[in-house]
Amino acid sequence: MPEEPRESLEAVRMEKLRRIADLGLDPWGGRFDGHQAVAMVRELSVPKAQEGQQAEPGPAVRVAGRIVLKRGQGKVVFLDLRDWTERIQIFVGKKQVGDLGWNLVELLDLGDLIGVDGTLGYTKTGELTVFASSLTFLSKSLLPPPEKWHGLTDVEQRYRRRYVDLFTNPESLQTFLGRSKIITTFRKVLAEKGFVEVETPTMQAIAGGAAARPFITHHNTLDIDLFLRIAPELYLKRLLVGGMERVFEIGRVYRNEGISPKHNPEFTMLEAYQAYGDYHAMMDLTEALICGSIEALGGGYQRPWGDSTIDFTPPWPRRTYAELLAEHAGVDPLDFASIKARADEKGIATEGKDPNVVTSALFEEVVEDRLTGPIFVIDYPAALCPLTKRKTSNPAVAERFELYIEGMELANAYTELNDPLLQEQLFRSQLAGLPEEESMAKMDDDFVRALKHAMPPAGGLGIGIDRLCMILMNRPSIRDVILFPLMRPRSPGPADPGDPVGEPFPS
RNA sequence: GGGGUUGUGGUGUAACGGCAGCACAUCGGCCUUUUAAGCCGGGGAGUGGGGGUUCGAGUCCCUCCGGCCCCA
Repeated sequence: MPEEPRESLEAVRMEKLRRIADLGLDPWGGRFDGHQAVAMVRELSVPKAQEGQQAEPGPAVRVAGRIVLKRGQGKVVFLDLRDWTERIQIFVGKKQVGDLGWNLVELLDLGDLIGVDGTLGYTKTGELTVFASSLTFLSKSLLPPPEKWHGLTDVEQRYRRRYVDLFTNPESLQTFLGRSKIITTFRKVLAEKGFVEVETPTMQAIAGGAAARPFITHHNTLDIDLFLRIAPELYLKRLLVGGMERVFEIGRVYRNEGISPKHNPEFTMLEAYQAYGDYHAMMDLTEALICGSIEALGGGYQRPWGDSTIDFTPPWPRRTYAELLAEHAGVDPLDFASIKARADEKGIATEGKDPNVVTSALFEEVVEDRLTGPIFVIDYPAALCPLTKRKTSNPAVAERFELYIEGMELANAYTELNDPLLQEQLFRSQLAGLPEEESMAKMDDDFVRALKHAMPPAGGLGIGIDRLCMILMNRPSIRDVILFPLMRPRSPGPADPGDPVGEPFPS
Protein backbone atom coordinates (compact mmCIF):
# COMPACT_ATOMS: atom_id res chain seq x y z
CA MET A 1 0.00 0.00 0.00
CA PRO A 2 1.36 3.41 -0.88
CA GLU A 3 1.91 5.65 2.11
CA GLU A 4 -0.89 8.14 1.65
CA PRO A 5 -2.03 9.72 4.85
CA ARG A 6 -5.65 10.95 5.03
CA GLU A 7 -6.67 8.27 2.61
CA SER A 8 -10.21 7.15 3.26
CA LEU A 9 -11.07 3.56 4.05
CA GLU A 10 -13.11 3.46 0.87
CA ALA A 11 -10.17 4.69 -1.21
CA VAL A 12 -7.98 1.96 0.28
CA ARG A 13 -10.50 -0.62 -0.79
CA MET A 14 -10.79 0.92 -4.27
CA GLU A 15 -7.04 0.46 -4.62
CA LYS A 16 -7.36 -3.18 -3.58
CA LEU A 17 -10.11 -3.62 -6.14
CA ARG A 18 -7.74 -2.38 -8.85
CA ARG A 19 -5.07 -4.76 -7.69
CA ILE A 20 -7.52 -7.68 -7.76
CA ALA A 21 -8.32 -6.71 -11.35
CA ASP A 22 -4.56 -6.60 -12.03
CA LEU A 23 -4.39 -10.26 -10.98
CA GLY A 24 -6.74 -10.96 -13.90
CA LEU A 25 -9.74 -11.53 -11.62
CA ASP A 26 -13.14 -9.89 -11.90
CA PRO A 27 -13.61 -7.90 -8.66
CA TRP A 28 -17.38 -8.25 -9.09
CA GLY A 29 -17.29 -11.99 -9.65
CA GLY A 30 -19.73 -14.09 -11.62
CA ARG A 31 -21.77 -17.25 -11.57
CA PHE A 32 -20.57 -19.73 -8.95
CA ASP A 33 -22.38 -23.04 -9.24
CA GLY A 34 -22.91 -25.83 -6.80
CA HIS A 35 -21.89 -24.28 -3.51
CA GLN A 36 -23.14 -25.96 -0.36
CA ALA A 37 -24.87 -24.24 2.54
CA VAL A 38 -22.44 -23.90 5.43
CA ALA A 39 -24.95 -25.42 7.83
CA MET A 40 -25.05 -28.54 5.60
CA VAL A 41 -21.28 -28.64 5.34
CA ARG A 42 -21.05 -28.56 9.13
CA GLU A 43 -23.20 -31.71 9.26
CA LEU A 44 -20.78 -33.73 7.11
CA SER A 45 -18.77 -36.38 8.92
CA VAL A 46 -15.06 -35.71 9.02
CA PRO A 47 -12.38 -38.20 10.06
CA LYS A 48 -10.45 -37.04 13.11
CA ALA A 49 -6.75 -37.71 13.42
CA GLN A 50 -5.78 -40.58 15.68
CA GLU A 51 -2.95 -40.23 18.20
CA GLY A 52 0.24 -39.33 16.35
CA GLN A 53 -1.23 -40.06 12.93
CA GLN A 54 -2.22 -38.03 9.93
CA ALA A 55 -6.00 -37.70 9.54
CA GLU A 56 -7.69 -39.17 6.48
CA PRO A 57 -8.60 -36.38 4.05
CA GLY A 58 -12.13 -35.10 4.64
CA PRO A 59 -14.84 -34.55 2.03
CA ALA A 60 -14.36 -31.97 -0.71
CA VAL A 61 -16.64 -28.97 -0.22
CA ARG A 62 -17.50 -25.74 -2.00
CA VAL A 63 -18.85 -22.85 0.04
CA ALA A 64 -19.53 -19.16 -0.58
CA GLY A 65 -20.16 -16.20 1.66
CA ARG A 66 -18.95 -13.04 3.33
CA ILE A 67 -15.62 -12.72 5.11
CA VAL A 68 -16.42 -11.68 8.67
CA LEU A 69 -13.05 -12.29 10.35
CA LYS A 70 -9.48 -12.52 9.09
CA ARG A 71 -6.50 -13.68 11.14
CA GLY A 72 -3.13 -13.48 9.44
CA GLN A 73 -0.38 -15.80 10.69
CA GLY A 74 2.61 -15.33 8.41
CA LYS A 75 2.22 -17.63 5.43
CA VAL A 76 -1.19 -18.82 6.66
CA VAL A 77 -4.45 -16.92 6.90
CA PHE A 78 -7.60 -17.97 8.74
CA LEU A 79 -10.88 -16.57 7.47
CA ASP A 80 -14.31 -16.80 9.04
CA LEU A 81 -16.83 -17.10 6.25
CA ARG A 82 -20.55 -16.58 6.83
CA ASP A 83 -23.47 -17.43 4.60
CA TRP A 84 -27.15 -17.18 5.49
CA THR A 85 -27.10 -20.44 7.39
CA GLU A 86 -23.93 -20.43 9.51
CA ARG A 87 -20.27 -19.46 9.78
CA ILE A 88 -17.25 -21.65 9.15
CA GLN A 89 -13.49 -21.22 9.37
CA ILE A 90 -11.36 -21.28 6.21
CA PHE A 91 -7.65 -22.18 6.31
CA VAL A 92 -5.58 -20.63 3.53
CA GLY A 93 -1.94 -21.66 3.29
CA LYS A 94 0.48 -20.02 0.84
CA LYS A 95 1.83 -23.36 -0.31
CA GLN A 96 -1.66 -24.83 -0.76
CA VAL A 97 -3.29 -22.08 -2.86
CA GLY A 98 -0.30 -21.01 -4.96
CA ASP A 99 0.91 -17.55 -5.88
CA LEU A 100 -2.33 -16.29 -7.41
CA GLY A 101 -4.38 -17.47 -4.45
CA TRP A 102 -1.92 -16.02 -1.99
CA ASN A 103 -1.79 -12.67 -3.78
CA LEU A 104 -5.57 -12.60 -3.63
CA VAL A 105 -5.74 -13.45 0.06
CA GLU A 106 -3.51 -10.52 0.87
CA LEU A 107 -6.04 -8.25 -0.84
CA LEU A 108 -9.12 -9.64 0.95
CA ASP A 109 -10.97 -7.31 3.28
CA LEU A 110 -13.63 -7.94 5.87
CA GLY A 111 -16.94 -7.81 4.06
CA ASP A 112 -15.72 -9.23 0.74
CA LEU A 113 -17.65 -12.10 -0.80
CA ILE A 114 -15.68 -15.16 -1.88
CA GLY A 115 -16.16 -18.77 -2.92
CA VAL A 116 -13.95 -21.48 -1.49
CA ASP A 117 -13.09 -24.97 -2.74
CA GLY A 118 -11.30 -27.24 -0.33
CA THR A 119 -11.45 -30.21 1.97
CA LEU A 120 -13.13 -30.33 5.31
CA GLY A 121 -11.05 -31.15 8.35
CA TYR A 122 -10.01 -30.10 11.82
CA THR A 123 -7.25 -27.77 12.94
CA LYS A 124 -4.86 -28.50 15.79
CA THR A 125 -7.23 -26.82 18.16
CA GLY A 126 -10.12 -28.95 16.93
CA GLU A 127 -12.12 -26.43 14.94
CA LEU A 128 -14.00 -27.65 11.89
CA THR A 129 -12.31 -25.92 8.97
CA VAL A 130 -12.33 -25.82 5.19
CA PHE A 131 -8.72 -26.21 4.06
CA ALA A 132 -8.79 -24.15 0.89
CA SER A 133 -7.35 -25.45 -2.34
CA SER A 134 -8.61 -22.51 -4.36
CA LEU A 135 -10.44 -19.25 -3.85
CA THR A 136 -12.91 -17.54 -6.18
CA PHE A 137 -13.37 -13.84 -5.75
CA LEU A 138 -17.09 -12.97 -5.91
CA SER A 139 -17.56 -9.33 -4.93
CA LYS A 140 -15.62 -6.45 -3.41
CA SER A 141 -16.94 -4.60 -0.37
CA LEU A 142 -15.95 -0.97 -0.82
CA LEU A 143 -17.29 0.08 2.58
CA PRO A 144 -15.98 -1.44 5.79
CA PRO A 145 -18.38 -3.49 7.91
CA PRO A 146 -19.15 -2.45 11.52
CA GLU A 147 -16.91 -3.52 14.36
CA LYS A 148 -16.41 -7.27 14.42
CA TRP A 149 -17.38 -7.84 18.02
CA HIS A 150 -20.27 -5.48 18.74
CA GLY A 151 -21.66 -5.23 15.21
CA LEU A 152 -24.15 -2.52 14.34
CA THR A 153 -26.04 -1.69 17.53
CA ASP A 154 -27.53 1.74 16.82
CA VAL A 155 -31.23 0.98 16.30
CA GLU A 156 -31.71 3.84 13.88
CA GLN A 157 -28.94 2.56 11.64
CA ARG A 158 -30.26 -0.98 11.93
CA TYR A 159 -33.61 0.17 10.53
CA ARG A 160 -32.27 2.56 7.91
CA ARG A 161 -29.49 0.27 6.71
CA ARG A 162 -31.11 -3.08 7.18
CA TYR A 163 -28.72 -4.67 4.70
CA VAL A 164 -25.88 -4.06 7.16
CA ASP A 165 -27.99 -5.19 10.11
CA LEU A 166 -28.80 -8.44 8.31
CA PHE A 167 -25.24 -9.43 7.53
CA THR A 168 -23.76 -8.34 10.84
CA ASN A 169 -26.43 -9.40 13.34
CA PRO A 170 -27.36 -13.06 12.86
CA GLU A 171 -30.34 -12.77 15.20
CA SER A 172 -31.83 -10.13 12.90
CA LEU A 173 -31.48 -12.41 9.90
CA GLN A 174 -33.01 -15.26 11.90
CA THR A 175 -35.99 -13.07 12.78
CA PHE A 176 -36.79 -12.45 9.14
CA LEU A 177 -36.21 -16.05 8.14
CA GLY A 178 -38.63 -16.93 10.95
CA ARG A 179 -41.15 -14.46 9.60
CA SER A 180 -40.95 -16.17 6.25
CA LYS A 181 -41.56 -19.54 7.91
CA ILE A 182 -44.70 -18.20 9.56
CA ILE A 183 -46.11 -16.91 6.29
CA THR A 184 -45.20 -20.15 4.50
CA THR A 185 -46.98 -22.08 7.25
CA PHE A 186 -50.07 -19.92 6.92
CA ARG A 187 -50.27 -20.64 3.18
CA LYS A 188 -49.69 -24.35 3.74
CA VAL A 189 -52.30 -24.73 6.50
CA LEU A 190 -54.87 -22.73 4.54
CA ALA A 191 -54.24 -24.72 1.36
CA GLU A 192 -54.65 -27.98 3.30
CA LYS A 193 -58.01 -26.75 4.51
CA GLY A 194 -59.15 -25.97 0.99
CA PHE A 195 -58.68 -22.20 0.96
CA VAL A 196 -57.77 -20.39 -2.26
CA GLU A 197 -55.39 -17.44 -2.27
CA VAL A 198 -56.64 -14.34 -4.05
CA GLU A 199 -55.58 -10.74 -4.61
CA THR A 200 -57.96 -7.82 -4.29
CA PRO A 201 -57.43 -4.10 -4.91
CA THR A 202 -55.09 -2.13 -2.70
CA MET A 203 -56.28 1.08 -4.36
CA GLN A 204 -59.92 1.58 -3.56
CA ALA A 205 -62.50 4.29 -4.17
CA ILE A 206 -64.02 3.63 -0.74
CA ALA A 207 -61.64 2.50 2.01
CA GLY A 208 -63.90 0.23 4.03
CA GLY A 209 -63.77 -2.84 6.20
CA ALA A 210 -62.07 -1.32 9.24
CA ALA A 211 -62.02 1.79 11.39
CA ALA A 212 -58.97 3.77 10.26
CA ARG A 213 -57.91 6.87 8.42
CA PRO A 214 -56.68 6.01 4.91
CA PHE A 215 -53.83 7.30 2.75
CA ILE A 216 -54.98 9.19 -0.33
CA THR A 217 -53.40 8.81 -3.73
CA HIS A 218 -54.28 10.01 -7.21
CA HIS A 219 -54.76 8.40 -10.59
CA ASN A 220 -53.71 10.80 -13.31
CA THR A 221 -55.53 9.48 -16.37
CA LEU A 222 -58.82 8.95 -14.59
CA ASP A 223 -58.16 12.12 -12.59
CA ILE A 224 -59.63 10.65 -9.41
CA ASP A 225 -58.41 10.32 -5.87
CA LEU A 226 -58.15 6.80 -4.55
CA PHE A 227 -57.51 5.40 -1.09
CA LEU A 228 -54.95 2.79 -0.17
CA ARG A 229 -56.91 -0.01 1.43
CA ILE A 230 -57.29 -0.23 5.17
CA ALA A 231 -58.63 -3.80 4.85
CA PRO A 232 -59.43 -6.26 2.07
CA GLU A 233 -62.61 -7.40 3.86
CA LEU A 234 -65.34 -6.05 1.60
CA TYR A 235 -63.75 -7.42 -1.58
CA LEU A 236 -63.19 -10.86 -0.10
CA LYS A 237 -66.84 -11.03 0.91
CA ARG A 238 -67.83 -10.16 -2.65
CA LEU A 239 -65.91 -13.30 -3.64
CA LEU A 240 -68.06 -15.34 -1.24
CA VAL A 241 -71.09 -13.99 -3.10
CA GLY A 242 -69.39 -15.04 -6.32
CA GLY A 243 -69.22 -18.60 -5.08
CA MET A 244 -65.59 -18.84 -3.97
CA GLU A 245 -66.28 -20.75 -0.79
CA ARG A 246 -62.95 -20.46 0.99
CA VAL A 247 -60.68 -17.53 0.17
CA PHE A 248 -57.78 -15.80 1.79
CA GLU A 249 -55.40 -12.96 1.10
CA ILE A 250 -52.07 -12.19 2.72
CA GLY A 251 -51.26 -8.63 1.94
CA ARG A 252 -50.35 -5.14 2.92
CA VAL A 253 -52.83 -2.72 4.37
CA TYR A 254 -52.22 0.96 5.00
CA ARG A 255 -53.47 3.03 7.89
CA ASN A 256 -52.67 6.72 8.10
CA GLU A 257 -52.25 6.85 11.85
CA GLY A 258 -49.62 7.07 14.54
CA ILE A 259 -46.39 5.12 14.64
CA SER A 260 -45.50 3.16 17.76
CA PRO A 261 -43.77 -0.05 18.81
CA LYS A 262 -47.05 -1.77 17.88
CA HIS A 263 -48.00 0.24 14.80
CA ASN A 264 -46.39 0.72 11.40
CA PRO A 265 -48.31 2.69 8.72
CA GLU A 266 -48.20 -0.30 6.40
CA PHE A 267 -48.47 -3.78 7.79
CA THR A 268 -49.28 -7.28 6.65
CA MET A 269 -52.55 -8.98 7.35
CA LEU A 270 -54.07 -12.33 6.67
CA GLU A 271 -57.79 -12.28 5.97
CA ALA A 272 -59.65 -15.56 5.44
CA TYR A 273 -63.33 -16.22 4.75
CA GLN A 274 -65.09 -19.54 4.99
CA ALA A 275 -68.59 -20.03 3.58
CA TYR A 276 -71.01 -21.80 5.89
CA GLY A 277 -68.69 -21.26 8.86
CA ASP A 278 -69.00 -18.99 11.85
CA TYR A 279 -66.69 -17.31 14.35
CA HIS A 280 -66.14 -20.55 16.26
CA ALA A 281 -64.79 -22.13 13.08
CA MET A 282 -62.48 -19.10 12.80
CA MET A 283 -61.20 -19.64 16.34
CA ASP A 284 -60.26 -23.19 15.43
CA LEU A 285 -58.55 -21.91 12.28
CA THR A 286 -56.67 -19.25 14.24
CA GLU A 287 -55.33 -21.84 16.67
CA ALA A 288 -54.34 -24.11 13.80
CA LEU A 289 -52.46 -21.32 12.00
CA ILE A 290 -50.57 -20.07 15.03
CA CYS A 291 -49.81 -23.51 16.48
CA GLY A 292 -48.66 -24.63 13.04
CA SER A 293 -46.32 -21.64 12.91
CA ILE A 294 -44.92 -22.47 16.33
CA GLU A 295 -44.21 -26.02 15.19
CA ALA A 296 -42.50 -24.72 12.05
CA LEU A 297 -40.33 -22.38 14.10
CA GLY A 298 -39.49 -25.04 16.67
CA GLY A 299 -38.90 -24.37 20.33
CA GLY A 300 -42.21 -25.56 21.69
CA TYR A 301 -45.36 -24.00 23.08
CA GLN A 302 -43.63 -22.26 25.99
CA ARG A 303 -42.16 -19.19 24.37
CA PRO A 304 -40.05 -16.44 25.89
CA TRP A 305 -41.43 -12.91 25.90
CA GLY A 306 -39.12 -10.35 27.48
CA ASP A 307 -38.69 -11.42 31.08
CA SER A 308 -41.67 -13.75 31.01
CA THR A 309 -42.96 -16.77 29.14
CA ILE A 310 -46.12 -17.22 27.10
CA ASP A 311 -47.84 -20.60 27.12
CA PHE A 312 -49.38 -21.35 23.70
CA THR A 313 -50.57 -24.85 24.55
CA PRO A 314 -54.02 -25.19 22.92
CA PRO A 315 -56.90 -24.94 23.42
CA TRP A 316 -56.84 -21.29 24.42
CA PRO A 317 -59.48 -19.88 26.78
CA ARG A 318 -62.57 -18.31 25.26
CA ARG A 319 -64.14 -15.67 27.52
CA THR A 320 -66.97 -13.30 26.80
CA TYR A 321 -66.54 -9.56 26.64
CA ALA A 322 -69.18 -9.18 29.35
CA GLU A 323 -67.43 -11.58 31.73
CA LEU A 324 -64.10 -9.85 31.32
CA LEU A 325 -65.60 -6.42 31.75
CA ALA A 326 -67.34 -7.59 34.91
CA GLU A 327 -64.20 -9.28 36.20
CA HIS A 328 -61.73 -6.45 35.63
CA ALA A 329 -63.92 -3.34 35.69
CA GLY A 330 -66.73 -4.59 37.92
CA VAL A 331 -69.45 -3.44 35.54
CA ASP A 332 -72.06 -4.99 33.30
CA PRO A 333 -71.69 -3.99 29.62
CA LEU A 334 -75.39 -3.11 29.45
CA ASP A 335 -75.34 -1.01 32.62
CA PHE A 336 -74.35 2.29 31.01
CA ALA A 337 -74.73 4.28 34.22
CA SER A 338 -72.04 2.37 36.10
CA ILE A 339 -69.87 2.17 32.99
CA LYS A 340 -69.94 5.93 32.74
CA ALA A 341 -69.09 6.19 36.43
CA ARG A 342 -66.08 3.85 36.06
CA ALA A 343 -64.98 5.66 32.91
CA ASP A 344 -65.11 9.00 34.72
CA GLU A 345 -62.98 7.51 37.51
CA LYS A 346 -60.42 6.45 34.93
CA GLY A 347 -60.36 9.86 33.30
CA ILE A 348 -61.94 8.68 30.05
CA ALA A 349 -63.86 11.36 28.17
CA THR A 350 -67.55 10.53 28.26
CA GLU A 351 -69.28 13.83 27.40
CA GLY A 352 -71.47 13.52 24.33
CA LYS A 353 -70.10 10.08 23.51
CA ASP A 354 -72.19 7.13 22.53
CA PRO A 355 -72.46 4.76 25.50
CA ASN A 356 -71.02 1.94 23.42
CA VAL A 357 -67.99 4.02 22.55
CA VAL A 358 -67.45 4.70 26.25
CA THR A 359 -67.76 0.99 26.99
CA SER A 360 -65.15 0.22 24.38
CA ALA A 361 -62.78 2.86 25.76
CA LEU A 362 -63.23 1.48 29.28
CA PHE A 363 -62.49 -2.04 28.05
CA GLU A 364 -59.31 -0.86 26.37
CA GLU A 365 -58.23 1.05 29.46
CA VAL A 366 -59.00 -1.53 32.12
CA VAL A 367 -59.09 -4.95 30.52
CA GLU A 368 -56.74 -5.13 27.53
CA ASP A 369 -53.43 -4.89 29.37
CA ARG A 370 -54.43 -7.73 31.63
CA LEU A 371 -55.07 -10.08 28.73
CA THR A 372 -51.67 -11.71 28.65
CA GLY A 373 -53.23 -14.60 26.80
CA PRO A 374 -53.44 -16.15 24.42
CA ILE A 375 -57.13 -15.61 25.03
CA PHE A 376 -60.14 -15.28 22.77
CA VAL A 377 -62.42 -12.45 23.82
CA ILE A 378 -65.83 -13.30 22.36
CA ASP A 379 -69.31 -11.81 21.97
CA TYR A 380 -68.87 -8.06 21.60
CA PRO A 381 -71.55 -5.40 22.03
CA ALA A 382 -73.33 -5.34 18.69
CA ALA A 383 -73.22 -1.57 18.36
CA LEU A 384 -69.41 -1.74 17.96
CA CYS A 385 -69.58 -4.21 15.10
CA PRO A 386 -71.37 -2.95 11.98
CA LEU A 387 -70.12 -5.81 9.81
CA THR A 388 -70.96 -8.64 12.20
CA LYS A 389 -73.92 -10.94 12.56
CA ARG A 390 -75.89 -10.62 15.78
CA LYS A 391 -76.69 -13.54 18.02
CA THR A 392 -80.14 -14.88 17.18
CA SER A 393 -80.82 -15.26 20.89
CA ASN A 394 -79.61 -11.75 21.75
CA PRO A 395 -79.42 -9.07 19.06
CA ALA A 396 -77.39 -6.80 21.38
CA VAL A 397 -74.44 -9.16 21.13
CA ALA A 398 -72.34 -9.66 18.00
CA GLU A 399 -70.65 -12.93 17.10
CA ARG A 400 -67.16 -11.55 17.09
CA PHE A 401 -63.88 -12.48 18.74
CA GLU A 402 -60.54 -10.84 19.17
CA LEU A 403 -57.42 -12.80 20.09
CA TYR A 404 -55.27 -11.05 22.69
CA ILE A 405 -51.69 -11.88 23.60
CA GLU A 406 -49.70 -9.69 25.98
CA GLY A 407 -52.30 -6.94 25.75
CA MET A 408 -51.97 -6.81 21.97
CA GLU A 409 -54.79 -7.46 19.55
CA LEU A 410 -53.50 -10.22 17.29
CA ALA A 411 -56.62 -11.35 15.47
CA ASN A 412 -60.18 -10.24 14.87
CA ALA A 413 -63.00 -12.37 13.48
CA TYR A 414 -66.74 -12.45 12.97
CA THR A 415 -69.63 -14.47 11.96
CA GLU A 416 -70.10 -12.25 8.92
CA LEU A 417 -73.22 -10.16 8.54
CA ASN A 418 -74.92 -11.29 5.32
CA ASP A 419 -78.26 -9.48 5.67
CA PRO A 420 -78.10 -6.68 3.05
CA LEU A 421 -80.96 -4.73 4.54
CA LEU A 422 -79.43 -4.65 8.02
CA GLN A 423 -76.00 -3.95 6.50
CA GLU A 424 -77.33 -0.92 4.64
CA GLN A 425 -79.02 0.34 7.78
CA LEU A 426 -75.81 -0.06 9.84
CA PHE A 427 -73.84 1.80 7.18
CA ARG A 428 -76.31 4.67 7.41
CA SER A 429 -76.48 4.96 11.20
CA GLN A 430 -73.06 6.14 12.29
CA LEU A 431 -72.22 5.71 15.92
CA ALA A 432 -72.79 8.98 17.69
CA GLY A 433 -69.62 10.83 18.72
CA LEU A 434 -67.43 9.09 16.18
CA PRO A 435 -65.82 10.84 13.23
CA GLU A 436 -66.15 8.90 10.00
CA GLU A 437 -62.61 7.58 9.94
CA GLU A 438 -63.03 6.03 13.35
CA SER A 439 -66.10 4.10 12.33
CA MET A 440 -66.17 0.87 10.42
CA ALA A 441 -69.51 1.91 9.00
CA LYS A 442 -68.75 3.52 5.65
CA MET A 443 -71.45 3.31 3.04
CA ASP A 444 -70.49 1.08 0.14
CA ASP A 445 -73.47 0.73 -2.19
CA ASP A 446 -71.89 -1.87 -4.40
CA PHE A 447 -71.08 -4.03 -1.39
CA VAL A 448 -74.74 -3.88 -0.31
CA ARG A 449 -75.78 -4.77 -3.84
CA ALA A 450 -73.45 -7.78 -3.71
CA LEU A 451 -75.06 -8.95 -0.48
CA LYS A 452 -78.48 -8.71 -2.17
CA HIS A 453 -77.36 -11.50 -4.48
CA ALA A 454 -77.03 -13.64 -1.31
CA MET A 455 -73.77 -14.15 0.51
CA PRO A 456 -73.47 -17.48 2.27
CA PRO A 457 -73.37 -17.37 6.05
CA ALA A 458 -69.67 -17.31 6.76
CA GLY A 459 -66.88 -16.90 9.22
CA GLY A 460 -64.22 -14.28 8.52
CA LEU A 461 -60.82 -13.82 10.14
CA GLY A 462 -58.04 -11.27 10.18
CA ILE A 463 -54.60 -11.86 11.73
CA GLY A 464 -51.92 -9.20 12.08
CA ILE A 465 -48.84 -11.01 10.85
CA ASP A 466 -46.33 -8.42 12.07
CA ARG A 467 -47.58 -8.59 15.64
CA LEU A 468 -47.65 -12.37 15.51
CA CYS A 469 -44.01 -12.30 14.43
CA MET A 470 -43.18 -10.03 17.38
CA ILE A 471 -44.85 -12.39 19.82
CA LEU A 472 -43.49 -15.64 18.40
CA MET A 473 -39.95 -14.36 17.97
CA ASN A 474 -39.73 -12.25 21.10
CA ARG A 475 -39.09 -8.90 19.46
CA PRO A 476 -40.31 -5.87 21.43
CA SER A 477 -40.95 -3.55 18.47
CA ILE A 478 -42.91 -4.01 15.25
CA ARG A 479 -39.92 -2.38 13.52
CA ASP A 480 -37.83 -5.40 14.45
CA VAL A 481 -40.03 -7.65 12.30
CA ILE A 482 -40.52 -5.31 9.31
CA LEU A 483 -37.52 -5.32 6.98
CA PHE A 484 -37.78 -1.66 6.05
CA PRO A 485 -39.96 0.15 8.56
CA LEU A 486 -41.08 3.66 7.67
CA MET A 487 -38.51 6.22 8.83
CA ARG A 488 -38.65 9.97 8.59
CA PRO A 489 -36.22 10.92 5.79
CA ARG A 490 -33.11 12.68 6.97
CA SER A 491 -33.19 16.17 5.53
CA PRO A 492 -30.12 17.67 3.78
CA GLY A 493 -29.24 20.29 6.37
CA PRO A 494 -28.07 23.80 5.44
CA ALA A 495 -24.31 23.16 5.30
CA ASP A 496 -23.18 19.76 4.22
CA PRO A 497 -20.55 20.30 1.54
CA GLY A 498 -19.21 16.77 1.88
CA ASP A 499 -22.46 15.39 0.58
CA PRO A 500 -23.66 17.05 -2.64
CA VAL A 501 -26.76 14.87 -2.77
CA GLY A 502 -27.64 15.93 0.74
CA GLU A 503 -28.92 12.47 1.60
CA PRO A 504 -26.42 10.60 3.77
CA PHE A 505 -28.64 7.58 4.11
CA PRO A 506 -30.78 7.12 0.98
CA SER A 507 -33.66 4.85 1.79
C1' G B 1 -49.19 17.34 19.15
C1' G B 2 -46.91 17.22 24.58
C1' G B 3 -43.02 15.29 28.05
C1' G B 4 -38.41 12.73 28.79
C1' U B 5 -33.96 11.02 26.60
C1' U B 6 -30.24 10.58 22.89
C1' G B 7 -26.74 11.83 18.44
C1' U B 8 -18.51 11.83 19.37
C1' G B 9 -13.30 8.66 13.47
C1' G B 10 -15.93 3.17 9.37
C1' U B 11 -17.93 0.65 14.00
C1' G B 12 -18.28 0.26 19.60
C1' U B 13 -17.27 3.75 23.31
C1' A B 14 -14.53 7.71 26.98
C1' A B 15 -13.76 12.78 28.22
C1' C B 16 -15.03 17.93 37.02
C1' G B 17 -16.47 23.85 31.29
C1' G B 18 -9.62 23.15 30.17
C1' C B 19 -4.75 19.89 24.47
C1' A B 20 -11.17 14.97 21.89
C1' G B 21 -8.80 9.53 24.44
C1' C B 22 -9.43 4.07 24.08
C1' A B 23 -10.82 -0.58 21.45
C1' C B 24 -11.91 -3.04 16.87
C1' A B 25 -11.15 -1.97 11.80
C1' U B 26 -7.32 0.42 8.59
C1' C B 27 -1.81 1.32 6.83
C1' G B 28 3.69 -0.44 7.31
C1' G B 29 6.86 -4.47 9.64
C1' C B 30 7.50 -9.89 11.94
C1' C B 31 5.20 -14.67 12.13
C1' U B 32 2.69 -21.82 8.38
C1' U B 33 -2.76 -24.29 12.86
C1' U B 34 -5.06 -19.06 14.69
C1' U B 35 -9.94 -18.26 17.70
C1' A B 36 -12.31 -10.94 18.99
C1' A B 37 -4.66 -14.37 17.11
C1' G B 38 -0.12 -11.81 19.01
C1' C B 39 4.02 -8.22 19.01
C1' C B 40 6.30 -3.36 17.07
C1' G B 41 5.36 1.24 14.49
C1' G B 42 1.96 4.92 11.72
C1' G B 43 -2.50 7.68 9.95
C1' G B 44 -7.55 9.02 10.59
C1' A B 45 -12.87 12.41 13.99
C1' G B 46 -13.21 18.62 16.22
C1' U B 47 -18.24 15.79 18.51
C1' G B 48 -26.01 15.73 13.74
C1' G B 49 -26.79 21.38 11.37
C1' G B 50 -26.96 26.65 12.74
C1' G B 51 -26.52 30.38 16.48
C1' G B 52 -25.38 32.11 21.61
C1' U B 53 -22.90 32.40 26.76
C1' U B 54 -17.61 32.03 28.19
C1' C B 55 -10.64 33.60 28.32
C1' G B 56 -12.11 28.61 26.81
C1' A B 57 -18.01 24.44 24.83
C1' G B 58 -18.52 17.39 23.05
C1' U B 59 -20.08 19.34 27.93
C1' C B 60 -24.22 25.20 29.50
C1' C B 61 -28.40 28.03 26.61
C1' C B 62 -31.58 28.72 22.03
C1' U B 63 -33.08 26.68 17.46
C1' C B 64 -33.41 23.16 13.57
C1' C B 65 -32.78 17.78 11.77
C1' G B 66 -32.87 12.53 13.08
C1' G B 67 -33.55 8.22 16.75
C1' C B 68 -35.70 5.86 21.19
C1' C B 69 -39.39 5.73 25.30
C1' C B 70 -43.95 7.49 27.61
C1' C B 71 -48.47 10.21 26.93
C1' A B 72 -52.57 12.36 23.45
